[in-house]
Amino acid sequence: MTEDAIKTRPKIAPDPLAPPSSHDPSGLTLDAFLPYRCAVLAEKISRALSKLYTDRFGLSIPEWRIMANLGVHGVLSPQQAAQLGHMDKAKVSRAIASMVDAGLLRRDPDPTDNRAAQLRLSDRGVKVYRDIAPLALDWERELLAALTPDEAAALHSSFDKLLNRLDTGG
Amino acid sequence: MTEDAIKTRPKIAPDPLAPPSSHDPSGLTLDAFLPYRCAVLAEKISRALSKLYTDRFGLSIPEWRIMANLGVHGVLSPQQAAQLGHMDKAKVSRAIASMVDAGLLRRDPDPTDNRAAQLRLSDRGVKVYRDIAPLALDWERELLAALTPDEAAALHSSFDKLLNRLDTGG
DNA sequence: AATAGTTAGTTTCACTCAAAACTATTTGCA
DNA sequence: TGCAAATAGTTTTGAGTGAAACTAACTATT
Repeated sequence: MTEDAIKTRPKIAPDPLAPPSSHDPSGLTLDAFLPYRCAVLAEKISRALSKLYTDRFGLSIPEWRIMANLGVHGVLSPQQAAQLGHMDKAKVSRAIASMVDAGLLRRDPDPTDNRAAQLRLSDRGVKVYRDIAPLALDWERELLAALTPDEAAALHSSFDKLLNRLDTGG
Repeated sequence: MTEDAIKTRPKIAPDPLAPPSSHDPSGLTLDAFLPYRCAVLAEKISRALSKLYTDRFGLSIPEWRIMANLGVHGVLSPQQAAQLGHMDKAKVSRAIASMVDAGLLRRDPDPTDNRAAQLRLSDRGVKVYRDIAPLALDWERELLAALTPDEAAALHSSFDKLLNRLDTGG
């Protein structure tokens, strides 16, 4: 069972939930608590979307992020892939190894720095990317159909503002 | 180093990033891709907030979720805690065990069902909850200061719509 | 040019996780 | 009543994780 797939709510003995609050002077309610809601939303999105690239193409999330960034940028160092994908270098290192094994990635030496490497998608990797990218965009489009264009724009704008606050020591 | 704490961007040899696209006909850009942005935002929020309860009170995220829900509801079965916290039962089981060990939780038998249990915060658990809850709310308030009240309301509304679409097979 | 310090990337380690297997209990139904 | 199926919760298992240690290569300073 997946983490939050509560397949069917109990049919019998229907959860006598203790009533909210009366104990709790704080006013905290998890349902309205942004960090919690954001985590739940992100996880549900991630889980649903990963069906596209995990089930059908065998890619993990870190692998998909690297592939997507290489699809856009063409060539990247592992470090750049880490920055762009908001992942740490160990995770990137492991994802690269497995993508090279799977023949999706070429890992060439960086002529200007022998510590570094130049990553690019192999022909096969490009093919997979060109299959996945439109599917991912379609999936996003369908999700965003829940919102009006204005709402979607506002959402992105709020994301920017929140991320910015988090980065600047909010 | 934490996952996305890219402490300082490289001072020397400043990342000759391959220019976006020109290869890429798909129009996919991770920076504007909602699933990606949502994952990044959720993780940053989670990481920052967890300082409140991890560093200072030794609680993991699942433990904090259980505590928060018990703070609100008073008594819960493990199953209810799982549903409310969007966690699977194994995760809840482990979190309960460690909270009982830490003396934060009481786990009494459910008189009406010997498989089940009744969870409630111990006195110590209540004390910790009463310490943390206001801190968490303050933290949220400070984060939300990045948004106008209207924007915050719109954000919550959009979250509702997206979650709803995800749940109803969007 | 020697060396101290930094950086890129890999590997190790201890831990967490989700999924599945499992135990104990309860329910549905004959 | 008796027995199959369902449910609550725990444990096991294999994979993945972040942090830290590590190797190799580079840079800056003298």
